Amino acid sequence: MALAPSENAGKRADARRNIDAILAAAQTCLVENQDVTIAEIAKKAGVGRVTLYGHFPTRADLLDAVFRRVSAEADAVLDTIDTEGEPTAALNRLIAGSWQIVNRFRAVLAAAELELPPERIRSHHDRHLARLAALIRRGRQTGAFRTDLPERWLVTVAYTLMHAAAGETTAGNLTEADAQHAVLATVLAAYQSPPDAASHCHPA
Amino acid sequence: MALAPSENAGKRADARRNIDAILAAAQTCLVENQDVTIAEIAKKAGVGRVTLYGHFPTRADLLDAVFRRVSAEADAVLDTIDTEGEPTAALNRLIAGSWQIVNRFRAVLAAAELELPPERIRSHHDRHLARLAALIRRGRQTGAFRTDLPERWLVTVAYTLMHAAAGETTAGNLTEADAQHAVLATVLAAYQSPPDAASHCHPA
DNA sequence: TTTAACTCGTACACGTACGTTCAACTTATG
DNA sequence: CATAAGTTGAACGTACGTGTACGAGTTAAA
Repeated sequence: MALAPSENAGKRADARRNIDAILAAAQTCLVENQDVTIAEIAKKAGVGRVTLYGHFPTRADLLDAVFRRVSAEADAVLDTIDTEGEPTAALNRLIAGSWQIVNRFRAVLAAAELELPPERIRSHHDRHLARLAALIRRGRQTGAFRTDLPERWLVTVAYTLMHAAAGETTAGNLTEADAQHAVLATVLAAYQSPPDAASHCHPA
Repeated sequence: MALAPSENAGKRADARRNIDAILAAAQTCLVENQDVTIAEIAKKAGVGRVTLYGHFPTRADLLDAVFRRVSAEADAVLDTIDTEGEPTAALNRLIAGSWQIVNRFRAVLAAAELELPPERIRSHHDRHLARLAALIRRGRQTGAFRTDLPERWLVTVAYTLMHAAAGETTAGNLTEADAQHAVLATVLAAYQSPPDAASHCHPA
């Protein structure tokens, strides 16, 4: 009940347009600065401050709406990814896709994490990460991934490295392509079963 | 010139005591909440707000002092670590020591990164990370570490994973011991040269 | 003990962001 | 076109954090 499209049901056309503009503006503003002013967002949206308050009574309401928007967009992308087949290959696909999302929206998520109730974040967050967790479980059963570390930690590793890579690209230290490659290579390596320190591959 | 101990030179004894209390209070407060009020810090330090302003004219001044304090403490610990010998073992020691520091001070660093001029952070930060960078370079030459990713990225990986582990412990998801082990195991794995995908270890 | 350094609370000035109210104007929609 | 929905800027009140000023009280130190 209360689906996303039904929210702007009775609204007039220009109102819907403004709401979209506001959400888009908020999203880009948050990327640049986590604590943008409502005034700045309204300005960027080409809309009066009062108008914005008309649609989003409070700052939290606006952030929540932005968050839902991003989360939905993320879901749409992730739903297209095939997580079946050989675990390592599937991991490659999933990480590559996830990184695209993180790279675009990490600032928004960071802002949301500061000003939204934690459980609000958790639910969405966990829903996305569940895909990865499931893949990890499967990969561990087939022996493709290491089993000597907590599943949750492995999820954190992937999540964290994606954020770090996104940070490096926005800082200009890595191109997007290089960053994606770095994440993939690193996560893959981190997920491998460690050599027993006894069973080395004749290190000649 | 202008060494740390010489800063409180001419001060009276009680003044020095208060300054210490303020810095300590600020440090613990910042750990709990990145944007603590000056008033709260003063209260925690058992000192009047005005007194605090007497020693640290502005918020930035206080943060800077806290930052210098933490940085010095970090240096003291890191200086005791032996980064010579076999690279993998040295990496183990360096990461273990660094993680202790990050685990204790990450909130302070996060706060500093928000309110202090970037170059102020960079210099200290880079000075600490330089130890790791040097070790990475050496390990790559001896063939212990992978060479297919930028050196800077490898530094970021270690740094990021330490922060993540610290977060997991404060969130109660990992014990300190487990977290340290997880970081070590993950970074080690991430630094290994990747198998050529052709030269597998008879995967029987 | 004398004095200068230090501390304290109160009160104030200042800036900034939030959220509200209002009255006038514009626009979609029937 | 008529009207209800939407928009707008300006002004207002509130809350909060920073930093300053002041006068009285304490305390370290010579």
